Amino acid sequence: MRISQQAKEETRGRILDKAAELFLSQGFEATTTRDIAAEAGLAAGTLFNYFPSKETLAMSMVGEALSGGIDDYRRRRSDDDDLVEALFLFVTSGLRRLRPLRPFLGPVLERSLSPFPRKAVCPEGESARLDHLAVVQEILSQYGFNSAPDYVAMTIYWSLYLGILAFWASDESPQQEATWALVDYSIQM
Amino acid sequence: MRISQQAKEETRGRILDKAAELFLSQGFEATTTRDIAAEAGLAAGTLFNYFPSKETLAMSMVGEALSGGIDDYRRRRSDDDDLVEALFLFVTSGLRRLRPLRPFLGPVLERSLSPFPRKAVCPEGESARLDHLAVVQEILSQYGFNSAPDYVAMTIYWSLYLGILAFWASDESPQQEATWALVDYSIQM
DNA sequence: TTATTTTTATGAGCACGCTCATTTTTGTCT
DNA sequence: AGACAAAAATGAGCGTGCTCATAAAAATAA
Repeated sequence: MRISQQAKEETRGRILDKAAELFLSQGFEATTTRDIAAEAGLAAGTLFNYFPSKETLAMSMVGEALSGGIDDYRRRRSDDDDLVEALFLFVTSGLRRLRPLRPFLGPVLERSLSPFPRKAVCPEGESARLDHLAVVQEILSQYGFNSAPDYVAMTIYWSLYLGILAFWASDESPQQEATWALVDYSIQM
Repeated sequence: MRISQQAKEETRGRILDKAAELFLSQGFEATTTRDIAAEAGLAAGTLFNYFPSKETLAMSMVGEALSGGIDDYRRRRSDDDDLVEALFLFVTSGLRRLRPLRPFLGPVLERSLSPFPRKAVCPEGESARLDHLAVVQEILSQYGFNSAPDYVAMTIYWSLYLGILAFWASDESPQQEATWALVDYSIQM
């Protein structure tokens, strides 16, 4: 039982590793689930015992990265940051962790984090979004914005955040500073 | 030659009509291109002589709606609107035209208007975005913001606009007023 | 060990969007 | 009219992501 669980973890990790390799070398769409399975030494169908869909598989990487970003933020934040600095640190912490995945983030995030309502939601994406928004709410309340979570405001914030991700995924120029200011301003409602 | 072109237009229209019907009654994803072709009295492959992809087919409807929205805006705008009112009118004009498509807008817009960089862009979505942004630029310049088109600002605006579309596609409560104010404010940078 | 149950792996097969060689239709000449 | 060319329609077939009955393997019981 113990050995088995450990072995499963190992296989899961191998799938994620090989998938990341392939996504990086040939892109997300061009990589087939059969490719990934073969590379991980599994039959085609076995992969779906570990991840219910290709999208979930990819979002698992993203989710781990973003969750690592949250940890980094908590570790690095300081009490004499102001609101803008805190949000800036939070967002950049996430981006730093996403960095290695950047080349194939586009199609993945587009599908999984989109603000549009979906029939079959990818749970990894959903929880990544909720975790992110919870931290934002936490930051806001630390700086005196104690209002109850506002659905509209959160939707707007999330759209801006996606815009940042999109911008960042396609371009790495220093311009991004301008973006932050806007975001931080808007979030104060 | 003339007759043939007319017949082609007719078929194209029939495809769009039947597709809209099916998308509305059973959703975008659940409707297969084979369904649409059969409903329009065509073989499966023939549909792709009219539209290169299912996505393009759907975006043609959206594109026509948004382009109609631009016309409506031009027709209804008044010179004593202020900037906020003008933008409000512009956006609502688009939404009014999109109204009949609302139930299946989610998956379509998510794929086609996303700010994320894509390998194979849907040209219908691309031009809808550019047309929209051009009008925004035009409105801005009418109100004294003569700055050259700013890529960052436009990306941010587009993200907000997508957020509005997403919010609107999933919810129809009167809250949306709050959304507009935010958008209009942000756009002034 | 052997028998039994539970878990994991397998790959044939499905439905989808889409392609393309072929056939059919349409339009243009004499 | 008939011969020819151009355009459009066709449907078999491909490569996806994913499913599911079955087989293999591992854990538990005797």
